[in-house]
Amino acid sequence: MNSRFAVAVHILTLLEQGGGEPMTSEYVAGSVNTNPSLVRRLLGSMARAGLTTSQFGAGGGALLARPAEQITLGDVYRAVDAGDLFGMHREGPNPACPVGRHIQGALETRIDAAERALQAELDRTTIAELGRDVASREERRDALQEAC
Amino acid sequence: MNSRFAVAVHILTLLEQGGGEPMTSEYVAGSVNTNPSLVRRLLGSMARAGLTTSQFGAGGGALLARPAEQITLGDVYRAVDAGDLFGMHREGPNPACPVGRHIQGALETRIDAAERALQAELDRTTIAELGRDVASREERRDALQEAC
DNA sequence: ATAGAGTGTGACTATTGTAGATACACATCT
DNA sequence: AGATGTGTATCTACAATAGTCACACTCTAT
Repeated sequence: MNSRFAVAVHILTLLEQGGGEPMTSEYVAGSVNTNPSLVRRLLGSMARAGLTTSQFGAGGGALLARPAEQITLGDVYRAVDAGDLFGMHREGPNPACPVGRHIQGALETRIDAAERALQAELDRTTIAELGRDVASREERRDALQEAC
Repeated sequence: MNSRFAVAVHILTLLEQGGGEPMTSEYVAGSVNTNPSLVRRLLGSMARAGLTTSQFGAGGGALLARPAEQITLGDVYRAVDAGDLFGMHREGPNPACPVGRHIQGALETRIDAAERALQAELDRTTIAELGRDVASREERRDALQEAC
């Protein structure tokens, strides 16, 4: 169970909600509840994938590299998690057995298809939508608190 | 990267290819190239999910609990791996931040949808198909070897 | 120009998840 | 009764992940 995807999405949503201002890794780490170094590492992966950019120096920080409408959860998955879905035999199967010889090749096709299906579903949601979702949950919460 | 899914599918394919004879965990472990204890653990999960049964005692071993045509890769996934797709924040996000408060709820919906898409794709392949695939790869290999 | 702020990255540690190994009570067949 | 094999618990080894610290480097602001 790795949390890179969840944290990466959290970071992007935060950047989106923050307007266009550069956001420091320390500030982001405060919201995610982790340490700035991990945030910077994830931002590094996402920058390489073209999702974010960073400004060096004083007043610097991270920014979305393109509009939140054009960043999907699939993009995030591909940036930080791709290919880790299923592991194969740690030691490799026994090549003396017909099943052992071919099972991995046969499985790979199906796993690839499954991974594509997963990504296609993730591509249906953008960071912008997620931001709206988070914001509307906050509104509902506010309304509820006022009412009580 | 855990290999439970790959190993579990390997086991079932082996059972399918083996005809209807009970197969010992030691024999299976030989093909998978692991130890009998791990095989028995996975068989335990699959038995609880209704995919396999085991016969105790001498001459005993594991069997498919229903025809290989009626066991999908999705069934296997649900039996041994379900829910492990994405981890959430290890320490939980900061509840003092609006994004931190709601990101997990918002994400959960999408992750569930992605997991359903993954399972739906996996459900498109049965152990019987995979067995045929493995067998035909073996035939091609034999033909190639004869030709050379 | 230079001090301060902040990134990117490497190295190390702690924690957790996974697999390998062993042991043993129990069920079943012969 | 004895042999065979399952199911499960426990322990160890190993691998992956996250947390922590450190530091060179870049940029901004003054």
